[in-house]
Parts: sequence; C-alpha cells; structure tokens
Amino acid sequence: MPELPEVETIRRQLSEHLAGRTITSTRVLDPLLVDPEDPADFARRLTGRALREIRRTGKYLFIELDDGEALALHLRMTGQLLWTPGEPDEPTPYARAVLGFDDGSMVTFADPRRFGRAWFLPAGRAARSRAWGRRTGVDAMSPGFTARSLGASLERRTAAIKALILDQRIVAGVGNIYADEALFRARIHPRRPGGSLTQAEVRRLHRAIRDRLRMGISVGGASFDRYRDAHGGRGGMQDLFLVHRRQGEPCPRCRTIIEKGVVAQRGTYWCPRCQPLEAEVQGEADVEAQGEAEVKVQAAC
DNA sequence: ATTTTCCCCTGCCGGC
DNA sequence: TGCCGGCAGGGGAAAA
Repeated sequence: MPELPEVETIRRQLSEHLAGRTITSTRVLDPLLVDPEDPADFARRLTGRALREIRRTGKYLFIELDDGEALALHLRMTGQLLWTPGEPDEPTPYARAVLGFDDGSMVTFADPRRFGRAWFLPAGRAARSRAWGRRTGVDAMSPGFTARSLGASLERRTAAIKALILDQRIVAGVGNIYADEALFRARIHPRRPGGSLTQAEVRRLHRAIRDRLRMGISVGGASFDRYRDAHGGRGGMQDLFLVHRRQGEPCPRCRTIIEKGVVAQRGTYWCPRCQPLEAEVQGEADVEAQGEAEVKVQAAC
C-alpha cells in the first residue's frame, strides 16, 4: 500500500520520536514477519540497541543502529507503523511486532495481509549492497534520478511504460497510485512501450513523477483505504487524485470520461484523450494551452 | 535479458 | 441474509 510519500511521512514522524532512543524490548508476534531468521534471534539482536537515524530508499525504511547494523522494514500492501507514547490503550488489531523504547514509547508493526517484512542487516556496505543493490535502484526523490538516467533505462524496452516505472530497479518508490498520476500529468498512455517515448516525453515523465511524489509527501500521503501515518492519522492525497480511482468521471483537464483497465497486472486509470496510445507530435502552442488548463485545475482544487 | 504469470495473505465489496 | 468471485496501494520466484 504505502508508496514513497507514505513511507517518507512515516519516516519523518518516527525520526522525531525515536532519534537517540534505545530499544528496551522487542516482541515478535508473527514469525512470518521476520525474514529469514528466527524471531527469538531477531529480538535478541535488536533489544538494547541505540538508534542513530532512520533512512529511506524507495519504499524501504532502514532504522540504523549504533554499530552500523540496521533494521530494514517494508510495509508492502497493508503494513502500518504506529507510534504511541506508551502502551496502546487497547490491543492494536493485526499487530505483528512491537518495539519498546527507553522513554516508554512504542512502535507497533500492524499488517492485516501479512505481506510486510523485517530484516536484520549486518554492518558493512558490502553486505548491505549484496542484499539490496540488485532489487532497488535510485530513489525517485534523490538527485541521482534524472531525466537522462530514466531515458537510458527505457531505451529499447518493449514493456508498458507503467510496468517499467513500477520496476523498483529503474526508479525506487513509485507505486500504482503515483504511476497513474504521473503518467496523466505527463500525458503518456500507460500502455505505451517504454522505448517509444520521445526525449520530451521522458523529460515530462521525470518531472511528473517528482511533482506528484512531492505533492504526496506535502499532504502526508494517500489514505483512501487503510493507509495511516505513524500517529494513526490520514493523508490528504486521495482528495488530489487526478485520474486514479476516478473511472467514469470527467478528466480534470479535458472532461473526457476517465477509463479503467489493467496494465502490468494492476488496476490502471487514464484519460483516453489526454493520454493517446500513439506518440503525439504536438506543437509548443498545445503544450502552453495544457499548462494553462492545469493551472485552472489546481486553482479549482 | 526481458517479459509475463503466478503466488503470497486477508479483508471487503458487489452481485446473485 | 449468505455465499462467492473479484479486487486491493507490494514484490519475488518461476516460467515463457
């Protein structure tokens, strides 16, 4: 469920509370959470350790420990990390693990679908990159993610552009929501072959990905369903969706009815007029007109 | 190497 | 009301 903006929101909140804290207790309630070790060993290695900082790459959180080791977390579809100043008033539904800290505060990993995972990472960059370098590419909000690097990754690829920007090795952090929203902003049909994008389209897409993710972060993520931040609060991005989950409604830019289909095995939403399947040769005048229309849409919101 | 399919889990919603 | 199929913001393994 949580994509880059949701994970970043949680990271910031947990950082506020946990910087410099020490883990005083570790309870693993669901052994499936811990991969690949046994829960008792996992708990033993964490308990008593001081936290340095909490980092994020793509949708992974890395809680750095005092000696260079780290706790890695991935929330997958329905995972939540809930911070409470003390013991929760009532048992947290679907709790899978609970960390206690030296100030009495706690963090509960709750997750009804149980897809989320936690890993204890050994110290050392080599070990770290062995485990993660293959799977996760450049973070979408880092300076290393550029239009040029994106274009290089798309060259000669035949898969749908949406499948490619969902590939965490190409760009880390984009999920189903922000993929739809970014492709709409860039006026690119989600089924276009990645290698068919023009340079201008790649630049638009890069800019659109950054733009939508930044907006998602600024409003605390999208909470149309289960996502909650570390305080149990909701984000506001669901009210700013342009096409995602809006099939049958008018496109905010041209009023054509938004369509829904399946691309890359995921529910996908797009405007059939603004996002044509054929690469579009459009003049500067059209681009300007589009910019103005978007300004109006923003103002309406 | 790349692309596609299947699978992991549980909850929820709409249709019959 | 109750059952059933389909779908859900994730990603990894295996197959094509």
